[in-house]
Amino acid sequence: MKEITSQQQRVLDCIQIYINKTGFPPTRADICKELGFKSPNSAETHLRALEKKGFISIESGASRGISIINNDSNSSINSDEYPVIGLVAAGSPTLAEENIMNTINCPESFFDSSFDYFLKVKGLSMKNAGIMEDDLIAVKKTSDIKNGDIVIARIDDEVTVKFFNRKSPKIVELEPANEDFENIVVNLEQEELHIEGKSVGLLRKN
Amino acid sequence: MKEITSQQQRVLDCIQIYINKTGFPPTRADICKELGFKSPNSAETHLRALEKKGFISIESGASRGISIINNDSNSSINSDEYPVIGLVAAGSPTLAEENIMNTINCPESFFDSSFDYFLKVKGLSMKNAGIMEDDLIAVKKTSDIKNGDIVIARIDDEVTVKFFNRKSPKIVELEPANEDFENIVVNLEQEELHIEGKSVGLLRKN
DNA sequence: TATTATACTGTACATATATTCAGTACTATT
DNA sequence: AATAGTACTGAATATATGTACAGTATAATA
Repeated sequence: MKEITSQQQRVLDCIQIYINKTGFPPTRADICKELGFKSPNSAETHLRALEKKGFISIESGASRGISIINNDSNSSINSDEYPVIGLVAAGSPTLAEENIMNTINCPESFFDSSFDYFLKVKGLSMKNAGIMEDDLIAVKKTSDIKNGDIVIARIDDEVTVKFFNRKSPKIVELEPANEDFENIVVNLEQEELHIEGKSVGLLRKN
Repeated sequence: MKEITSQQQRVLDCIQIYINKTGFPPTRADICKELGFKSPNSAETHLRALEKKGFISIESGASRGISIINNDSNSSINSDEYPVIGLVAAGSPTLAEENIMNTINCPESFFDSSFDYFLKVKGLSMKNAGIMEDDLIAVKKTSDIKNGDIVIARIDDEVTVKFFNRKSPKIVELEPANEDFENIVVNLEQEELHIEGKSVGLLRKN
């Protein structure tokens, strides 16, 4: 990353402040207004310079398509910030950034076991187990599953939360806790069952 | 804040995911593309509903002028030790030292509202509300109770967790969420009803 | 029964916005 | 002396975008 000039720094700061204030990036005209430029091209050229130097990215053609590129090396794993992932019907609950809805600050030893992320529950298939819509399940990524554990399972691209029950070496039943839902019987020879992890706790905000 | 519909929740999630992915909010057309709508007005009406209900704000005339209103109280991440109090059949959930089973370290702004202690639930009288035995209810000591709130109520020395429902100025019904239990009707002229507080969240370790 | 809220499609249009082009001026580098 | 980068003004324009209007349909409510 090349060196930034003082004017470019002012523009970069202006973008960050604008986002903090409004929630969305500024237009060229907004930047001009904030910094006193009289031509949108002043902002444009600074933006292009910042893009070239790697400080921001610009989505071509999109209005307000500026995003600041975070170069915090990897300050990630802030030990206490846990991502919240939405359980979408046809998507896998990976830690891909686009699936992270927000994060929750939480002590590492909050539940009886360590965990990796919160999963936001959709639907009521586990309501008799006290798991309601929009509850946050603390998920530990593990393959150490016992019968009766509440697991986050993926079949093809469908993700569900169910009780785990191995019937035989080749047969696994995923049991809901709701009389309105059917057991899911998985023949491991015919279908691929991926266990994302298991529930080690639950959090509800209301 | 009024209740959100499932479609409105989808739109809200879509906005959050889009922002996480791109760094800036979506246009109406972007939302349509993500959720499969065919008219920008579909997104528009949902956005207006979300704005009306206080989930987002929309900057008039500005492109991508959507920002999600963060209702996570304050971002002050001050941790604190919260006591866990056992709900015993014939005991009052006071903060008296002998009732404190242990404490839990937890950010102050962990739930949507501040709270005072955790109450360990006994019995299954609220199981249809997703409150199971040994769950920990985050209790806020307050007298600001609305119908439908889950309250911690004391009649004489009996303490229970129930839905609060004021039927008339003198009659309060405490409703369980379990068909095996009966409503408790309290005539305030004859019995003394003490509201210890209300539930603002739930924590389960398993 | 009328009204309101939700949940859409489809079209249209004013304007918000990105982006290019034409200049001017200064500075540092080759 | 030529080139490239920075730092601007000013005008022009294609298009990206918000937003209004006209419909249809369903469910809940008064």
